[in-house]
Amino acid sequence: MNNKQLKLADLAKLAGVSTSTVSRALNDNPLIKQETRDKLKQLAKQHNFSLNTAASRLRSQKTNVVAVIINFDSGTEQSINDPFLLKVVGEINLALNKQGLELLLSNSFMAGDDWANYFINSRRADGIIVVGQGKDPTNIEAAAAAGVPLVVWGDPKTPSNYPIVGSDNFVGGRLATEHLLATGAKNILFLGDPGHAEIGERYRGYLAAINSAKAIPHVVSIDITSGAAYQGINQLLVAKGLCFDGIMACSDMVALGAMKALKERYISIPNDVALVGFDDIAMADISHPSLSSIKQNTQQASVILVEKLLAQLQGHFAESQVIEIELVNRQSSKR
Amino acid sequence: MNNKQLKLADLAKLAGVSTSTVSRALNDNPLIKQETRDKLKQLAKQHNFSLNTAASRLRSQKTNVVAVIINFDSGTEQSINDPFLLKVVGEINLALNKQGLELLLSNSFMAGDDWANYFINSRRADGIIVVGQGKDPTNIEAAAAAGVPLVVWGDPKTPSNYPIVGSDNFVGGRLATEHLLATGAKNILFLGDPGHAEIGERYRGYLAAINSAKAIPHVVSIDITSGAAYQGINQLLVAKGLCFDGIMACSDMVALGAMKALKERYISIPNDVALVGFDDIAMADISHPSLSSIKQNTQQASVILVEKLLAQLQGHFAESQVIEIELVNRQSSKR
DNA sequence: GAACTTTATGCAAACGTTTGCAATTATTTT
DNA sequence: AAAATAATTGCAAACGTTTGCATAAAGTTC
Repeated sequence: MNNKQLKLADLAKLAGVSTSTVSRALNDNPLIKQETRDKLKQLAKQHNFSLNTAASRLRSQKTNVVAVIINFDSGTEQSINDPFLLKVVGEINLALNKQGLELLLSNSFMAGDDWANYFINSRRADGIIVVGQGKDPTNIEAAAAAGVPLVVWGDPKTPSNYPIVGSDNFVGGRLATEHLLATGAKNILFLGDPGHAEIGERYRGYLAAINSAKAIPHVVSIDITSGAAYQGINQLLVAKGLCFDGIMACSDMVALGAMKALKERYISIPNDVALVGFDDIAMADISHPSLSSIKQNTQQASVILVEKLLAQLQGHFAESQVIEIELVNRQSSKR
Repeated sequence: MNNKQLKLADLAKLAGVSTSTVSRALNDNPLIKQETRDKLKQLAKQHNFSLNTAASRLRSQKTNVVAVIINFDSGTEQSINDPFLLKVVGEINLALNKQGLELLLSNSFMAGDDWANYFINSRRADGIIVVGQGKDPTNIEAAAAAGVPLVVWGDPKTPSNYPIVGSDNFVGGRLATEHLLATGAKNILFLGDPGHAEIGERYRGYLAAINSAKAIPHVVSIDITSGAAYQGINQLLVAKGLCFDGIMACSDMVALGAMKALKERYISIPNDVALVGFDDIAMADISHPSLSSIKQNTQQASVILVEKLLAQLQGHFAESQVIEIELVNRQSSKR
């Protein structure tokens, strides 16, 4: 360990210039001669110097930090373990890093209800990315109303005064259902809770497809977990027997839970029941039969989320944006 | 939005006391009379006050932030999408929050090689939690040598001058293998790369069990991904046919990849091949057949990781610690 | 070569907390 | 009742940057 932590003033003394010059040089300020800049940067590297971000943030009123809030509904069992949400967080992390921003990971437990206060007024972060709309938009709306730079991963069609980036859930739901219909399924279950914004859109897409095929809709409303799906399908089978021949699941985890329940009863997938999920997580490809799914382009979405946040940080306005979505056709719906 | 962001001085003026008193009151300093403390806290809440963390950190030389580094090997495809690692991160987040600490999520891309410098000297964080040892401990050792408060999730038996918390991988490997032997398997494959610290221990546990049963070890060394496992097993089957009747996989994702390859060829699990994974991720329970697995108690581990980091922050020494591990017996190895 | 513009650097004042020490007031001891 | 002690609070100096403004040096124009 170094005897003493170097500060800007020390570096300045070493170089025989003022602290202002060093500060500007390290920030690549064009006021400083290129030659001087290079020299000072090299000196900094050589002496293993690193800026005190606390001081820098205090003075410049900027943190270069973005808070990412994983927004669970309190009523649900969907948790920090949800692979899809975590995948999104991972990709947001990458997208932020590429812009030189850092990621403060948070959740409702830590942040409380007043996000503007907790993150922005306290200078913990410059902006917020919310992953998941949840059922209750109160916190998000309050933060947006307080003028916080904010973007949300969710359903972009939800009317809002803040930008929402997300997949075209309606089209996704319709695509999946049309695909199931095309395989010959007549009685297609929607498996998921339409009360949730994104899932609601998927449900409406499902309804649209069902209606135009003059089929009969049927919803099994469950929590967004594989366990709930497993139980839900099991109970349905016990109560009414095999009364369906297709399932449109609101997520892959839910689909996989349903798949397990079916397989345990030796109901063939896709022959007896065709199945389509949503999200296209890694497991969709690895499950057996592999799971057809609506693929969300989370990587592209993450980049756009960060762009829109950046735009707001620079005082511009940003609109919601729909990300293209596509059906990945695998074994679970092939017949 | 408020007209102006309140600061400590404003609050002090409002209350008719000095800033020192307000500062101490909000930090629950016993120097301040309880009555005054309560009054000031209420006033702060009422006015929606929140401390400027930048200023606070600058002055107090403490951030209350912990950097979490997901430590991938550059050579591997194991990614931010790995559900197990993300689960660990999620639980570390919870454990940190319970101690009032925040989580700065990072990766090698952002942090570079000199972690001490990037995180600690720059006052971005007070300490570091590294998730995953990786194959190359250079960065970790350098940081530890620089005196950085640091804990690692990994293989606790690895000799180190920093605390490593993790499961008893040797016992886990042995348990899994003994279990497979007990089901009657004779030719048990180890599926995974023993060059990786934790997996190496699992491999040695496997070897111990194999040797004491006088069976013959056989390793299929692959990258830690389900895709690699799928390909690896496929290739082996093509090249040599079904030359094994048990697989000890180094992770659940790997096991699930192998499972898919087997199922595609109508090789019965567990009858033809018994299978045990490692990690006990959510999918283990949902796959069909459900996957026997060695369960790592990530929640307990996360709490301990945070405790040990806290201890170091308070200047104490912390040792590596082994977390109990247990076999979860499911269908994939039942016969 | 004087007057002006351009380029490069330095001075010093913030940014908003925390904290050692001093000062004041209340309580106890002699 | 004076002296000593304990309980509260305030003063003012940090913490290490960034940045508006002033200044100095160099280059340009007439």
